[in-house]
Amino acid sequence: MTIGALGQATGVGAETIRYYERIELLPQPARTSGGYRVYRPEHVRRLNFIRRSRELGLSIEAVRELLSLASDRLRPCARVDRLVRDHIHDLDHKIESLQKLRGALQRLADSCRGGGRVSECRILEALQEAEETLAGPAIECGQEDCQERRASEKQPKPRRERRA
Amino acid sequence: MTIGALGQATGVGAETIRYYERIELLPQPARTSGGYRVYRPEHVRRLNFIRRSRELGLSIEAVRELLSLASDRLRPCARVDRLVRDHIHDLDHKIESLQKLRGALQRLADSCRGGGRVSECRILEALQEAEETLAGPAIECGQEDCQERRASEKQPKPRRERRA
DNA sequence: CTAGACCTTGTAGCCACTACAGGGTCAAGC
DNA sequence: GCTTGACCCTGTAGTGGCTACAAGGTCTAG
Ligand SMILES: [Zn+2]
Ligand SMILES: [Zn+2]
Ligand SMILES: [Zn+2]
Ligand SMILES: [Zn+2]
Repeated sequence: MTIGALGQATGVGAETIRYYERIELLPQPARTSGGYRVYRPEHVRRLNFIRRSRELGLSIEAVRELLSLASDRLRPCARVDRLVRDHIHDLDHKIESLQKLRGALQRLADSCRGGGRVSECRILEALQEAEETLAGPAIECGQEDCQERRASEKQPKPRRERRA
Repeated sequence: MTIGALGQATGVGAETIRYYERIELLPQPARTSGGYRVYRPEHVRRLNFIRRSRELGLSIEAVRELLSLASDRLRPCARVDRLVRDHIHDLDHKIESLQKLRGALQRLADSCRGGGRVSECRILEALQEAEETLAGPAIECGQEDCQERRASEKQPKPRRERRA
């Protein structure tokens, strides 16, 4: 099957597939004599796995690790769970901060009815002169390992070469 | 005041300030004979405005438009309100979709207790074999102008030259 | 044998920064 | 005057996860 057919089969665009190959998330397929990529059912399975994981918001690096874990069937699955639960925890942080932003924006929007002139607009006034931070302070997390985890993510990653 | 002092006064890093200048969000300041940027109180005000807007999650383009609107004090402020309300609406979409993801991930995580082997892990099974989309279908919005607004955002923007 | 659908590589763009490298400037202290 | 060292300058490249070309090559149905 060609790259277009693989795209049809998985709902992933051809350019994205080539991108996944470039970052070594998909293995290099065989080629025709003319240079066309030739995919097999195992590629369909792997790419579907990737697509579903990405739809759940997992990062490429998380997907990479899941794929690597999945290949060793005897390993305990604790790390798999950890990846998923960490991602849920990240989502909780993100949702909470978006809700805080939403609250701040709603208060701002409610302060103006939109009927006046710019010179009387309370939204602009607040943006120009607010003393306190409009969006509130950063949220701190009670969860034990949240800080260390987020810190370890900040570590400089070893860069992979572009095309070996 | 130098760029470092402006950064101190506003809580914005020097590199970000130079970036804002490059994209013409901050006007070019005067320079010393040696080439150092020299800022004035109006720069502090403008940069604080930008920082507060960005903390609320407004895009650079939205901030640019707010700044331009704010400069014309007699104009009606309806457009200001519109920008803020549109942003709230975008946040609602984003929050809703993150909550859907969270639900899907939680169901996934609950299906595995983390004690078994990879070969029995229901998380990996689901990612490998799910028929239905794990994250559910895209949300459609009841709001009247949501589609057109999102469509008009997709329009190709006229690109600004790099350094006039 | 030709049309045209598909494929190839490579590069650049998106957002909003952030992180250098390699140099220049400025103020204080001696 | 000279040195030190904190600050500043420009320019480029990287982040994530694609997406959109351009310029050309390949494959297949008619
Ligand atoms: Zn208003
Ligand atoms: Zn946390
Ligand atoms: Zn498991
Ligand atoms: Zn909507």
